[in-house]
Amino acid sequence: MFSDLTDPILKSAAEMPLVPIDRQTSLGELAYASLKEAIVRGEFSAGQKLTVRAVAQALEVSTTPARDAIMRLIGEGALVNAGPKTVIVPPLTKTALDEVTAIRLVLEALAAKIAAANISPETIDKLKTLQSQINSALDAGNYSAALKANKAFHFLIYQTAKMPRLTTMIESLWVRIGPSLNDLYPEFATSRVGVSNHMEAIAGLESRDAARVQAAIEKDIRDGYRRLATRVE
Amino acid sequence: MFSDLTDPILKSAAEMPLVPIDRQTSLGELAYASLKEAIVRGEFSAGQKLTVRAVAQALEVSTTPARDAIMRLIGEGALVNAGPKTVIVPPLTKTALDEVTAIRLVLEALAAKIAAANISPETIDKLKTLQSQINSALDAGNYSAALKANKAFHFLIYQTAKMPRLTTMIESLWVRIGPSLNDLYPEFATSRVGVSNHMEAIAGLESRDAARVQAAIEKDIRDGYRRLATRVE
DNA sequence: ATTTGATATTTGATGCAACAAATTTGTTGC
DNA sequence: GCAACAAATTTGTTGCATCAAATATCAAAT
Repeated sequence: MFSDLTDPILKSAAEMPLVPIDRQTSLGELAYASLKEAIVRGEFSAGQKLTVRAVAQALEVSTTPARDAIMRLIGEGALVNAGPKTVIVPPLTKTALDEVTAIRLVLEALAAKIAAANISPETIDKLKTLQSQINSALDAGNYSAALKANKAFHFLIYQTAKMPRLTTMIESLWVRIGPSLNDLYPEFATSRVGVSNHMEAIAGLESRDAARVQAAIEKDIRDGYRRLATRVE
Repeated sequence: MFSDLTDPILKSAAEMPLVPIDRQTSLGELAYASLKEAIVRGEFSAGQKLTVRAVAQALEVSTTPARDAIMRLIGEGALVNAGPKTVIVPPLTKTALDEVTAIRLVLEALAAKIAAANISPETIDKLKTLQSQINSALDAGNYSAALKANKAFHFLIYQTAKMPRLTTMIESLWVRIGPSLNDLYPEFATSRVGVSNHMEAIAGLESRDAARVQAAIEKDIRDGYRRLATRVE
């Protein structure tokens, strides 16, 4: 015991089984997260103007972090510049919905396909838990909880693909439709069209059938599209 | 003559034959464009640290526009945060290249497919002009000109799809591999592997054969991938 | 009453100073 | 030499004042 105290426990810090903590707790980061959340929740009506000073005042920070957050959201398409000095939350036009859906189809299909090869039993358990959460949220009429669990369900699959850049890109697409999803209640709650697609996706993952998972996700996207399309234009 | 002076020349401004000018000439915008250009040209070695003040000084602006530019480029993945106070231009690892290529394949294939349905004879002429520019640039050994014309060729096709959000996403992927492309000279110049793919794409567009265009673009991406893959790791 | 023009207000952009955190450099002790 | 500690410097963040441009308000004229 203690036979060789000069021998270091670890040869370098890189060998420590720890993941670096990300200190992304700047006010700009918080403002970004907070504003994005509000947009996805549909707190702003489409076309509503956002000013730097108004956002700064609402978040109780100075103009700089507020401006950071707005510019960042413009960069990923969650907000748009509609004039020289006016940024608005973009209304979801039919054209935009068509384009976003076409991109979602290829991107989320890719993620789903690769996820099927990387799936673990633990992740499948979590997916089943999330699906039951969706069901009970719908039963309880808690629509926003159902939306949240639905998003968690999809992104748990996508994250399984271990393609972080892909996941980020998909996220930016969801932000653009997020606001409009809130208008779908209660139609979405009663129809429960997503449930069977999710069950099919889980079944495909369990049998590691990439094509089956991909088809289930694609159908889920198309079903959602049809509902959204009736609400725009 | 002058029979009815009370009649207005134009009923509304909307009837005037003018297109609105876009005033996107803020310093932040210019700094962003300039910095992105420099990154794609490979001016910075992979892993090189970028500081707000250094960029500000180089561009002869204050910290604010420089910070705007850096944050924006971080947002689209052209720069990455590698530590609490260090942003670097990310080295292209094999993993990153694999992921970006997989995404490019589905996204650019989608754009190419839709472009085939929207193509006009004028655009095909422009594509042929660009291809001849690529050839003569390669003949002259002007590699950076060849790269620039190659990019123009691809994006002229993608823009034909009339999906602006898709084009932006593809652009952000090109920025990530751009720096490494410069290391490929002169191998790329001598092999001229891209030429046949481009001719095939043009032929497919002329006959409006979406599958053929898509296949040509996919092959072009895969060929480029093989060359890049030998240089990373 | 509607339009035109001037005035006032709002707003994004920009620069800069102050601060805190992180890094680098220097120094001391062994 | 080298490890440990401390001082100095670098650096991102934040707030704010200022400016010019855009928008809104209002009055006068037709």
